[in-house]
Order: sequence, then structure tokens, then C-alpha cells
Amino acid sequence: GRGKIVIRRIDNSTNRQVTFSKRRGGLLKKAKELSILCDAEVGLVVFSSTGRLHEFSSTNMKAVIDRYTKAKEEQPGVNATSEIKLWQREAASLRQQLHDLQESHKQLMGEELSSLGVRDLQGLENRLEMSLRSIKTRKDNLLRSEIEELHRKGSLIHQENTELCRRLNIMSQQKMELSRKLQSCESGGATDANKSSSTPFSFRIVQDANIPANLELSQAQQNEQEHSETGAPALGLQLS
Amino acid sequence: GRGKIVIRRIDNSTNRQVTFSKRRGGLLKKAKELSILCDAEVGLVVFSSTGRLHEFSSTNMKAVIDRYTKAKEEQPGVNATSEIKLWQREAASLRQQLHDLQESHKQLMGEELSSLGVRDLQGLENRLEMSLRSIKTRKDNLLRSEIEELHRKGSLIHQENTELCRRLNIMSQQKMELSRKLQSCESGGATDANKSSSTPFSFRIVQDANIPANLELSQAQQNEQEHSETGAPALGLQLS
DNA sequence: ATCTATTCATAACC
DNA sequence: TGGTTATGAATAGAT
Repeated sequence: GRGKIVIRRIDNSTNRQVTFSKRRGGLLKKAKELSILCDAEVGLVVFSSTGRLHEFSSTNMKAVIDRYTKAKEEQPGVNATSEIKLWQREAASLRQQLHDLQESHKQLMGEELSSLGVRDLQGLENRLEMSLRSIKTRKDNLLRSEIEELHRKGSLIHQENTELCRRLNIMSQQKMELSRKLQSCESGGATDANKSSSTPFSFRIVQDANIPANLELSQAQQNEQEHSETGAPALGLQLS
Repeated sequence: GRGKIVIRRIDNSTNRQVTFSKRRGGLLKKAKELSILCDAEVGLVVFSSTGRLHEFSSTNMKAVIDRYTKAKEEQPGVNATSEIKLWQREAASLRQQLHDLQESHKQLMGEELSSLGVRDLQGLENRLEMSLRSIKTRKDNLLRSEIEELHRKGSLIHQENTELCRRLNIMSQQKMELSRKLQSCESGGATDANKSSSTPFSFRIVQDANIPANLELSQAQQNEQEHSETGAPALGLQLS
């Protein structure tokens, strides 16, 4: 800190309280780090001078204390009920299974291989390769069905586009005929305005009609949406 | 230190042990400082991964533990029940961890993939491929060193063979000379019998001499003995 | 165990 | 109690 201090009870009570809070946090953190980094079982209990309890234990404080007393005395504590012992055995068994599985897991992840012989390594390798094949197959299937789905949707939209274009042409022709009739009936009119407005109007129809078609692309697409951010209308164009 | 580290179990066992020693010292020191500076009651218990116990307590560990248990249990009468519940919770937590790990394990083995999306599958695939690389590297190293070892042994045996052949030739010549002398000294004798017995006798020497040389092929070979069932003498011949 | 370059914890101050 | 900063401590990596 800003200055060196001697390790001696801090006289100022406020200062002592502040230091307690900060150092307590640091101590708990370091205890946790030690337990994680070095795979150690750690139990830490701190009572503040005001009597408040703070604690850390890497697994379970009761377990740590039991292990401690067991390590200290040959006599663990004869007062333990049989049911407690039952659950302790259960926990120990589960811990053992967990430990074994963790070891196996690490080996599957290619860590801590030094205890294995060539035969074990070959077995591991074979299993991983089988596993990889399953996973790749599954992934390929998912991707393939997503692509199929997209193709289907794209094709539908394309059909819709075609149909809309057809109708558009028909309407355009009908409109032109109407315009011609109007021109021949009346002597003068807003002919130019009518003709020029037809093009933007038709575009609006096409775009509105596309929106409902790409509303619900199924689950398969939702996982990997970034692959198709250009959207359905673009796909429709790619197909034509 | 010289570099930042992530708080995660240290894989290298030596490194882990060294770090444990250093950090344990630091932790005990900080616990002591906190208890002195802030007038707190502190109890710290650390079991190394090898099971060795280290502790600090500002007053007396028994007192700290008693105060802790007293602070934890509001009613000492319900003691047994609450302890049972504690262990039940512990067991449940372990069971949960075990279950999660088993699930993850199955996925690593390429089973039960249906709940995973393409992204998860890709991650799994990448991890498995990294793992496979580690394993293959380790296996290759083992095989390579086994081959080197066999070459070394084979070469030794071949040298021994050569030496034995040399001695055999010498002895054979000496014997022939002796036979000649014997023939010239005596008028008649078992000349044919002496000459014909020399060849099988020499073979016997070569084979006996080979046996001790291939008695102890080291550990590396014992895992994969079927790869070299032809044995050391054959290798010696292959080298010549 | 010893040595440093660094990161980290924290004392003093707000 | 929570944030900032200058400083001393702790320690990671190397020897």
C-alpha cells in the first residue's frame, strides 16, 4: 500500500475494521486460488473482532473439519450416528466415482496421458475417432437439412416471385389499355403522371408479398442464422 | 510473477507442487497477519493433494472449530438431523456433478448428441481433434522409443554374434591344428569323430550366448509384445 | 533454494 | 461501503 506497516494490532478501530474487510477478501481469494491451482482441500474460518463469521472451504467445511480431526487424532469421533456414517460413505463413494470419471474425462481430452501405455492410448484413440465420426455425421445431417430447408423456402419464394411478376405484367397491360381508352375518350389529361407512377407501385407489391413468405424459417436455421443474413429475397434471386 | 496465470488446476505435477509450497506459505502468513492486525480469530486448514496437512490457528484449532460449529448450529439439539441433512445435500450435489459429467462424457463418446446444435457439435469436434492429436503424439513417442530400444538391443546382440563368430573361427582353427598334430603324433585315431563334432558344438555356443542378452527387454516392450514375437535373435539376423 | 520481472494486494485517501 | 492510486508483497518462471 501507500506505506509499509508493521504487523501489530491496529489501534484505530475504524482503520482496523476497513483493513479487516479488505484483507479478509484477499485471504479468502488466495485460499480459493490455492485450492484450485494446487488441487488442495482448504478450510478457512475467520471471526472478526466483532464476532461475525466468515468462511471458505474448497469442498465442504464439515468434511474438512472431519478430515482434520481424523488426521489429528486416531479417534475421529465416536459420537457419529450410523445414519451420518451412511451418508458419509455415500458421499465418499460418489466422490470416488466423480474422481474416476474426471480422470477418464481428462484422458479423453488428451490430458494426463503419462500413465497410459501404447495399448491404452490406441484404445483411447479408436474411441475418440468413432466418437468424432458420430459427431461429424450428426453435424453434417443438421447442416444438410438446414440447407435443404433453405433451398425449399428459396424455391417457394422464387415461385411466388414468378407468379407476382406474371400478375404484375397482366395488371400493367390492363392499366395501359385503360390509359389508352381514357386518352381516346377525353381530349386532354394527366397521361404522363399515370404512366410514370406505374413502376414504383409495382415494386411495392413485390416487396410486400415477400415478407410473409420468410417469416417462419424453422428451428434448424435459428442456430446458425449468421450463415444466411442476406435473407430470403436474395436467395430467391440466386435461384433464378 | 513473471507472467499472468489463469486460476485453474495446474497440470504439471512438479509445477503444481512448487506453487503449492509457495502459495501455502503466503496464505499462512496472510492468515496470521489478519489475525494480528485485526484482532480476529482465524483457523486455516490445508490438505495438499498428496494428503499432507498444514494448518494455522490464531489461538487453538479446537477452539476455532468449536466456535465455528457453535456459530453454525443455532440449536445444538437438532445437531444430528442437521448433520444428516448436510450430508444428504453433499450427496445430492455430488450426484448432480456426477450426472453432468456423465452426460458430458457420453457426448464426448459421440452418444446422445440429439440435444446439441451445430455450434456445440463443432466445439465438441474441435476439442476431440485436439485431444486426438495429443494422444497420437504421445503414442508415437512411445512407439518410437520402443523401436529405438529394440534397435539398440538388436545391434548389441549383433555385435555379440560377430564377436562369438570370430572366437568360434579361432577355436575352430585351433582345434583343427590340434587335430592335425594329434594325427601326425599318433599313427591311427578317431579323427573323423573329432572333426564332425565341431560344427554342432559351435552352434550350441552361439545360441547359449544369445539367451542372456535378450532376457530383459525393458518395460516399453511389455505392453505390445506381439509386435516382436520373432524375438531378439531374428532381429540380430535382420541387421546383418 | 535463489533470483527477478511482473502481477497483485492493499494502505492511505476520497 | 465502494472506488482510486502509489507502493510494497507475492509469486511465476527460470536457474
